[in-house]
Amino acid sequence: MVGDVRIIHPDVPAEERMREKKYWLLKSEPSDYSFEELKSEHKATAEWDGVRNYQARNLLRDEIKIGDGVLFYHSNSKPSAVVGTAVVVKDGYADFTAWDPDSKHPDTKSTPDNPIWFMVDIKAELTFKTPISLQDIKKIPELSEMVLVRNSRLSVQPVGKDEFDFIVKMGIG
DNA sequence: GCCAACGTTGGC
DNA sequence: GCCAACGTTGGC
Repeated sequence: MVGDVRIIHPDVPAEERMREKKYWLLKSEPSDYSFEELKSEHKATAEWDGVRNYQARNLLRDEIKIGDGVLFYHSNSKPSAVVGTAVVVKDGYADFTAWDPDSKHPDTKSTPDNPIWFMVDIKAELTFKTPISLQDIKKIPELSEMVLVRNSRLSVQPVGKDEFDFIVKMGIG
């Protein structure tokens, strides 16, 4: 990664390569899947499967691209907080857990030929020395416009570059 | 455990 | 297409 230009892969068309890096916040309840679990995966990489919300699905399918930055947020936690960062390592593709009846979030309306739900792959990067709690975020004027504060339910949400940088600086400092 | 906010479903 | 009923999320 060089500055704000995402990873350049030879298979990626030129115009795509020049796309500006974007930033996202992904939520997970740590009792369900924690940042520690992500870090313990092979290559610290995992499929971000199980999202069953259309707004979040649209972001996963259409907007979130390789090289984008991710804030990893623990929801329903004590305290709920951003605990680290990750990077997107695979663009949106069909969430095949949907048509597995034994998966956590089966949806028989979704099929391999006509998938409804999508996922990306992410790889853990920085572990925060200081988790940045929702309480902290709410106190900081620069972060008052975050979707996390305004519409707290969306599990995949856009984050501004300034917001991302601000939180990372606090988290690793 | 409560409940507000939001999303989804389905009758009409 | 409206909207009531129901389900889910997630802070507190």
